[in-house]
Amino acid sequence: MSLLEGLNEAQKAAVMAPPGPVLVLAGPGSGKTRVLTYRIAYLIEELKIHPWEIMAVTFTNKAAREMRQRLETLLGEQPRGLSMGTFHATCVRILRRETDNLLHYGRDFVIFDTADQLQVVKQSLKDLNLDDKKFPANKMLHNISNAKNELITPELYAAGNYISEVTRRVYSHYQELLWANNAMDFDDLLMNTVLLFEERDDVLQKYQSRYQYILVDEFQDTNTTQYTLLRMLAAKHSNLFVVGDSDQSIYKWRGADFRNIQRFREQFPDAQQILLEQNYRSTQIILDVAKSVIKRNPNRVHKELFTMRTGGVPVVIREAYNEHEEAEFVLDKIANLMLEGYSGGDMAVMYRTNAQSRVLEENFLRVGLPYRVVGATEFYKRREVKDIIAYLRVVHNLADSVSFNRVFNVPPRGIGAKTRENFTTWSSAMGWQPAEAVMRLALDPDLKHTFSGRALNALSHFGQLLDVWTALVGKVTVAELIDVIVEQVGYRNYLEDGTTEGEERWANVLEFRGAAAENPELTLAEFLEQVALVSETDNLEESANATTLLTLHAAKGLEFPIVFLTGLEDGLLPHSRSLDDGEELAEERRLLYVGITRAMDRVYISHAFRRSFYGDSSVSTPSRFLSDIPLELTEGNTASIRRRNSISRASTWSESGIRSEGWHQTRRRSWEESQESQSAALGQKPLPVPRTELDDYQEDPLDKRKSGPQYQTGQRVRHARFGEGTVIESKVTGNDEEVTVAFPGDGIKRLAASFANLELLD
DNA sequence: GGATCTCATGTTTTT
DNA sequence: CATGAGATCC
Repeated sequence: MSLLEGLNEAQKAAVMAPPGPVLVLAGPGSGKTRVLTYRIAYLIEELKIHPWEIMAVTFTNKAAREMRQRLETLLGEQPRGLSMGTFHATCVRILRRETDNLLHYGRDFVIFDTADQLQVVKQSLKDLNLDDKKFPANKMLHNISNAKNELITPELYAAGNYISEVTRRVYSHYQELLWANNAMDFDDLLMNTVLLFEERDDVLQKYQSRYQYILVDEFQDTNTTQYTLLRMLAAKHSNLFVVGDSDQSIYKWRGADFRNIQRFREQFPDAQQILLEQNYRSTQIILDVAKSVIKRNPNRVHKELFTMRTGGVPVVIREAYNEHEEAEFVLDKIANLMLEGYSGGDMAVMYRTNAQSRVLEENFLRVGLPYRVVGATEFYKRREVKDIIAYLRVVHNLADSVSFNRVFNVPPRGIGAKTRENFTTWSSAMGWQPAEAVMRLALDPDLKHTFSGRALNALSHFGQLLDVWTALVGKVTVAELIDVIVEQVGYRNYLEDGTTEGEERWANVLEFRGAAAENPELTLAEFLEQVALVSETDNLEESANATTLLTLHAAKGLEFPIVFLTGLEDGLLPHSRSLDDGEELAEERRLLYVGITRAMDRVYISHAFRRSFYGDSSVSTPSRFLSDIPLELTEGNTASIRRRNSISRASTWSESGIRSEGWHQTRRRSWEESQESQSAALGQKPLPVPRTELDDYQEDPLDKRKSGPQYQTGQRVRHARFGEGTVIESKVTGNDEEVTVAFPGDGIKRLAASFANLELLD
């Protein structure tokens, strides 16, 4: 059959697996998306399954869209009625269809994002008279979210101690507030679907019968709720086809549990298991490096990854003095790679935390190379965009008090804290939602209330506006509605304060309006749903010239010819918050594994000797993961050239203390090792990819002083801490120089030149 | 009621 | 350092 051409044996086995549960363990770059799409095509074409009897679930809209596109290419047309989308989108579709069967929700419930959720938690704390210092809202929210991911309702929430008892109460009230707002949070979309299925067997059966075949991508990232959902839906036909790789599970902190793979095996003991071990992406060296890192994780299911791309360029490991020099190194390499024929779009720079992108961006700007940052501050989360969304939400759903409160006095319309408080008391006494109350105030002159003067004016004006807007729904497009709102509240004037920031904010509003104008056929409800469930990351268009900057998390599922992995330091990768927890450490390791395996041709790893955190800079230790990479697979100076430069501008003994000695040792070791690795790599292996400029990084002028003491007796020097002093003695010791300096204020100090950061005063 | 300041906070974030 | 929320001042 032509459909199967070009697939390897394992892929074919997966695509053509007979009905029943199937578990595909797919290594990085092994063509799992391909298998999923071919499988769907196979079901439709060969087994004559109707598209609407198939449900495919992904984790991102992007993955869903990609799969759709590939499917269309395969089948020649878009299969009609196929359910393909993220877990959340799939659940929303079900919930919308079943609103009549939902206990606490009416039609047109809205979806609250994290910021909205936080407001609700705060409200909940306030209503319960709880101190938000003792019970921080974000921690509470985190606990609530975790519970929902575990399918734990407030009633089931274990209240073993005081704090969990409080959490249970906050959770319970939080949930009531959501009901009152006719809103669900992201987790609710999943959990409420499961709850609905649990409560209503007839509803469950309907979907069970309909979805005869269920396929799941990134199965290792499912949480308990998602897993339960899948099991319920698949209970009738048992045609559950899941694809995953526990080595790429990097969302444990979000409730994802790769042990669902094990659970799947136990609960479907007759499941067919297929391993996809051939990697079509990376060179052998890159794959070997990745394997050397991941194999240290305990309790893995071993996969024997292999590739036809034998050999390859050794992975370059480079130490920079600080994050600025690290960025220079990256930019330098990028420029060189471009001379070699790679384009900017072939490259990606990855990091553990978003904050690291800034220094990189600065250097891209300085050098003048194009780049794009994935994620960062999401468009839909920007204040000005959220404001407009809040207006739309209130218009759409008068019960949405969170959005109402957001825009109640934005832009300022003379409603202060006092009025706000009076109003809230009054409206709830009347039993009205705030939006409803403010409209009544505007429309009913006989209404009994206690407002007067300015406050009354402000309130009823807002009420009038809301009345006008709600009347427009359905009559004008969303973009036009936005125009009216923005115009009538004077939003532009409010934003434009003469600063560039104000300009940018206004530009964002226009961009948001543009997004609405793009799909004029969408109703307000549909538009809001799209905005809630689609992130801008999904719309990242490919750019041939711009280099991609992204977190390791955001990199999953992508591939690039060239990958830079930056900030390979203990405390960053692995992140400091994960150092004391074995499971979390294992996840950090997987994160690195994901990063390495994104690369097709070359990997550059960098770490800095000093790095600034929240303003002040401190000494870093190279990532512990680096020592797991076999030397013969690596290359780069890391030592001789950089060492002196790094050390000579570092801190004093007293400042870095014990740390510095440890660092010396690691450095010396890696220097010797890298010498070995260079000769090994150069001498023995013929490399298919031409190697150039592997070590072309510019030496710092300081590095030229390779022998003899830099400091002479009698020289005047300045030290950051001790001030000016006179050199008494200086001698070369090993790789370093020991300088004895007399400081008038602080006495005689013996300093390592490499750490002392001495400034010559001649 | 609104502007200004201070202070706490700060991993990752497919939805 | 950079941001945002809450407190304080005008």
